[in-house]
This record gives sequence, structure tokens and C-alpha cells, in this order.
Amino acid sequence: MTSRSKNDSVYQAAKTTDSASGTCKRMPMVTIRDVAAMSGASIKTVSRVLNNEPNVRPEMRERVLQAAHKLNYHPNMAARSLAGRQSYMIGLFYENPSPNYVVNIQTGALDRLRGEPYRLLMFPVENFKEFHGKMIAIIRSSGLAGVILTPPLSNDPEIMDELDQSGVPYVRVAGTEPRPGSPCVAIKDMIAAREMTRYLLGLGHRRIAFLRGNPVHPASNARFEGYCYALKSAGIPIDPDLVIAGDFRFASGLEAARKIFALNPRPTAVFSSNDDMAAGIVQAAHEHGIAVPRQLSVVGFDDSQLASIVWPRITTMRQPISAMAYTATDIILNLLENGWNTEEIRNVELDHALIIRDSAGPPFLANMAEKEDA
Amino acid sequence: MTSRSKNDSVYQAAKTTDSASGTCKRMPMVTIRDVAAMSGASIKTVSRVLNNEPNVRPEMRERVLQAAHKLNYHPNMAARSLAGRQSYMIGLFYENPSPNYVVNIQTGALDRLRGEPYRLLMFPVENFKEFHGKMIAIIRSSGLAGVILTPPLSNDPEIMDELDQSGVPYVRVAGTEPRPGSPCVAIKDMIAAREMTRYLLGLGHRRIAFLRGNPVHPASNARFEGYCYALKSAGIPIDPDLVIAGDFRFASGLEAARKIFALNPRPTAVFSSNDDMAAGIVQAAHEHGIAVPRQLSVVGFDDSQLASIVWPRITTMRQPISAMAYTATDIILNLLENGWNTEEIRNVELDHALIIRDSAGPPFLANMAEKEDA
DNA sequence: CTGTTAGCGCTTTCAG
DNA sequence: CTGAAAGCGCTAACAG
Repeated sequence: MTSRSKNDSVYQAAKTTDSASGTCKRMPMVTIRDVAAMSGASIKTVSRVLNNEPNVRPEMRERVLQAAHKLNYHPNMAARSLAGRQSYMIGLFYENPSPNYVVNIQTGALDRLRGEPYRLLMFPVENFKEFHGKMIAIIRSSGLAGVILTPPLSNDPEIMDELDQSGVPYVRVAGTEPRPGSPCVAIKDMIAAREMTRYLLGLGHRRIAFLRGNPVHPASNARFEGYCYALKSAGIPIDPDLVIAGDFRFASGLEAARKIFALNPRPTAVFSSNDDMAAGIVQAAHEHGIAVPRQLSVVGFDDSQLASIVWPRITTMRQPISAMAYTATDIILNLLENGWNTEEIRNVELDHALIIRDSAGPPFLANMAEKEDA
Repeated sequence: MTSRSKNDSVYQAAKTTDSASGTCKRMPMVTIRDVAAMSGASIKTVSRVLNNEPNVRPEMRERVLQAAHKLNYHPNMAARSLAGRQSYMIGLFYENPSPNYVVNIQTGALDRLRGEPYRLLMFPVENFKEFHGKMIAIIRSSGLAGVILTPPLSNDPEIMDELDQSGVPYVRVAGTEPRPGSPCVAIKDMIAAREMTRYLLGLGHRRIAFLRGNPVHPASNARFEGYCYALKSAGIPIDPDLVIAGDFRFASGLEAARKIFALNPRPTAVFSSNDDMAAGIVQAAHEHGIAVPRQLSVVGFDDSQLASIVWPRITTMRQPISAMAYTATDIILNLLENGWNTEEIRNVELDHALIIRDSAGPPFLANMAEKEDA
């Protein structure tokens, strides 16, 4: 019993701390030893039970579990990390102007982590150019076990180089360039954008403006390609005047609207690369007295909260953002648990969906409109 | 030198790992020993330098710092936590339907944490009634050092009881009930709402509807009080028909609008407890062909992104959400560093600001309007 | 199937 | 001002 003496003292300490001091602020720490003492097993056996390792008699396992429950035992993550030379932190890096996007990503990741010992750490990146060279330091000082990259970081070669160098597994959300060694979760941006363009074409539009997103975001170009593809297939040449630069922010939609409204003849529809900018166009249209969709159809991309809050509600392409983050987190967890063999893990593509609302309709024809007014 | 043998072996391991194995995934771990070896100090001295403790010669301090830098050393948080019996995790608990709110809170907290060794863990709470009784388990299993509570959790007595019991310091954002032992960061909700109501009164409105928020949110009632106060001071009795229930969500604004539009005579203005619901009213007004603000003034509260995205842009009361979270985090950090003496830490009240936009104007008078139309 | 032993990288204690 | 020694609570390696 000499080997147990230390255990016992700890065990008693845990049980008597309440009365030991009136100024006790931290709760008494229940350790694996306490559980071992109570269940009559060794700490190693307790550890095995807690980690679902094999080679424990069911009844023993049961006893340990009961003791842990009775003691209200929770493993100390710090000790676990230190001893296991492993961290339980997953870093989520983002540089995104849209709160909706961020919250959806975060929610998806957190959903997947529920019940897992892993924790999510958020890393907002102000300016990803300045961010170069800092990744390794951040990973090491925060002790990250894995990393999730969202656009535009998910397609930045320098950041991915640093990540490769650091050796921690990372998954990319909405990356476009395939990259060996790092899985990626995405939607088929090009195809979705082509679908949306075809929808507009089907409505009868021929002069369709395209509002680009921030070109550093990989999805931005893919969506533009989809637009071009659909137009070309329909035998409509790309008119450079109808392609407007934007940066995914609401304000850039507002600005773009000014340019679009100045075009002569005005396009009958605008396809915006995301909902924030589409909302900007809609607001500007209100201000200029241009009726949406009667005089101008506007469609967006993402199906963010915004799209159904402005009036008219915006027809858009739903991107399953939470599901993408959920899947990305799932992949990271697999990488972490089953070792670092990315060969088997394919890139994943999730489904998009056209959400038809009220901001797009058949094109406005000047003479028809005059007849109506008369 | 016998005492150094262990150090040296570790040090060499760190320097040679690159070539040791082609499958090395984790970066070689640089420890405090390596820094000690390189700088010729003991690990304790290195520890002192790293923790800004006194009793180190400046030149020694300098040498240690240089070695740490050259080695690209980062302290291992797990070891630090374990040895120091302290965690560096701050939990942020929220149950809020508005992504903007969540992101703002998170940004404020993260801003304050920049450069600090503490990390932020987000805890979305689905249903805070079901959440009761789980707080202590979460704190212990996640090893939280401190907690930040946002509404409605920041005013829930049961949760605060659990927190008191757990012994970890916690700060409340936008709590209303004062609570000994826990500081609180808030704005003067009542006063701000009174100001907003007076603004509407000043515009000439007399029939002003009030759209309440979720009653479990403490701020909801405070804002309602402000509304009542202003009305009473102006000699206007509270008309219960003009007080509509809501839950802070966009959809509830939509619903409330239906009730408000059915009122006869219709109010000339609506004061919504937050912007999300105000946006709902504005959308519904569009659908019913009610012009805002000509036929109906709508004002919100928060100054969230939404308020300037819908058309017309919503007049609202700015609540410095990020700043509140920043301040709350600052207080937690003080509590953690300077010990657990809440006596000195007063509750903090931040400033609000009336943001006048386009959704409110003078009241619509039926006969005047008819003259205009004729 | 189970237990013992030896650390993980750091802070704490206490002795210089 | 500095350093040696002793752990923090847990897992890993190995011996039964």
C-alpha cells in the first residue's frame, strides 16, 4: 500500500478542500488518481477506460466510469496535451468582411466539434499579405493541432507553404487550386455560376452585367468563368463594359451600381458574385428610382441572411457554408485521429442550390413599359 | 556538467530532427532548456525572463531574449498551464440569433486578447434553459480560466449561481441586474431608449408603437422602460395595443408588422427594440405598399450592419458592441492577473449614440397626404 | 488484461 | 540575483 499513499492524500485533499479554506476560489481538482483510488484500479487502467482503449474488463471499465461520474471527474486538457505531445486546438483562420459568412463557418465547425475533446480557436486575419510569415509562429505559440483555412487564405500559396513546413494538417474551405497534401471542401462555383447565368438567360435577359468579387478570393474567378461559359454557350459575346470590379463588400455593390446605371443601354440584369454586393445594387436602385426586378433584375450568390432581409428579397445561389465548415472539421479530425495520410482523403464538393426569390424577372423592354404606362 | 547532460541531449535533438527522419511531421520542439543552454542561464532564469519577473540582471535578460528569438522559441501552453495550475482559456458564452452581434462581440474580445497569452473559446448555447446545470462541467472540462457572458445569459441567476460556485471569474455584457461579485459592462439601455423615443416625439409623432425584444433578454425590458418613461414625461399614456411582442429576430419583425398595420388608426411610428426586427417592419411595409418614412417611421436599436443595408436606411441607436466585449475582456484579464478582488472593479457603462438615417421623419397626416395626391 | 515507471515542458519552492 | 529539485495530471513504454 505504500505506493498508494500519495494517491490517498490527494484523494482526501479533494474531498476536504471545501472546508479547508474560506478563500478557496478554484474548485478542488479531481485527478485520474482519485478515480483510480475510488475504483480500485491503477491510473493506467483509468486512462485506458477514459481513452476507449482496449484491454480492460467490461466490469472494470464500468467501475471506473462510475467512479469518474461520481467524482465529477474531467480530464485536465493541459496534462493530456503535455503528456500526449499533442494539442487539442484547431485554428480557424478567416479574413472575411461578411459576418454572416464567419458565423456560419464557425457554427459548422463548432457543430462537428461537439462532444469531441478538440477546441476551436478563431484567428481573424486583418490583411493576409501582412500575415505572410507569421503562420508558423502562431501555430507554435497557440499549439495548434490542425488548421482550417477559409477564403481568401484557402488559396494563398505562401500560407500553404508555411503550413506544409509546419507539418500540421490543414483543410481548405472553398479553395480552387488543387494542392497535394491538403484536402479541400468546396462547391462547384463555376457550375453554380453557370446555372445562375442560364437562369437569367432563360428569363430572357441578353445584356447581363457581372459584378466580380475580390480577385484574391479564388471563388471570385470561378464564378466569373461560369458566367462567361454560359454566355458563350448561348452565343452571346462577353461585353467588357458589363463586367464590373468589386470586393464582396456591400459598399462596392453601391459603387458598382453607379457604373451600371450609367451604361447605355442599361443591362437588364446584374449577376453579383455575392449577396452583400447584390444588396448594394438593390439599395442603389431604390435610390435611383429603378424598380427591381421590373426595370432591373438582380441576383446574388451565397444565400446569406441579407438576401432575404432586403426588399425585394434576392434570388441567389445557396452555398452550404456551415456544411462546408462541418465537413472540413470532420476531415481535420480524421487526419488527427487516423494519422496523417492525406492520400485517401479526396477533396469534397458539396451541392449548391438556386433559390428563386423576388429580385429577378423577365427583362424590362422599353416600348412594352411605355405601353403599360399609357 | 553532469546536471546538464539531459539538457544537452534535448538541445541536440531539437537541432538534428530535420535530418533524423524524412517522415518528421511535427516541428522540432524548442523548449526552455534549449534557450537556457544557448544563453548559458538556468531554466529558471529563462522562465523569469519570459514571465517578466524581477531579479534578473538586464544583460542576462537580454541574452535570454536573444537566444529565445534566435531559436524561434514559443512557450508550450500546455506545460505552462499544467505547472502553473492555471489555464489560459476564456470562454465566451452566447445565445444570440444575430450573426452581426456575435461577430462584433467576438471581434472586440479578440482585439483585447491580441498579444496576450490567453485564448478565446466560443460557446454557442442553443437553449439556455436546457443549459442550466452544465456550466460547471463545461468550465472544468474545457479548463476555463474566466468567462464572458452575453445576453440573455448575462442576466440568468441560475447560470450566475453556477459560475459563483465554480469560482472562475466572470464578466457580464449588457446585464442589467447588478450582482455582487461579478462586474458588468453595459450601455444605459433605458436612457438610450428614452432618447430615441424623444427623438420620435420631437419629430411630431404621438402614436408610437413599440416592438419588444425577447423578454428573457435583460436589455429588452430596459428599452421598454425608456420608451414608457419618455411617453409619460410627454403626457402620453401607454396604449397597450401599441406594444407588440417580439423576439429580436427578423421574422418576428415581419409578424409584428402585420399586427401594426392592422391597427386603426395606424401608429405613425414604430420603435423596434433592435435592427433585425426593424428591418422586418421595413420589408413588410414595402410589401404592403406603405412608404417609409412618409407613411410610417421606423427606428431600430444597435446600429448593426443590417440597418444601413436595407432601404431606406434605418435610423437607430448605436450600441458599441465590440467596445463592450473589449472592455469585458479587459476586466476578465485584470481579474485573472491581479487576483480575484472584484470590490474595486466597478460596473462599466459605455456610451450610445443616436444615428439618424432615412427611416424616420415627421408623421404622415391623412388629410395632408390627400392634398398632395390631388 | 493490468500495473509500474518515467517523463512531457513548464512553474514553484526553497536553498544558495 | 540565481539555480537545483520537485512536481503539475496525464500518457507512453514496457514489464508482468
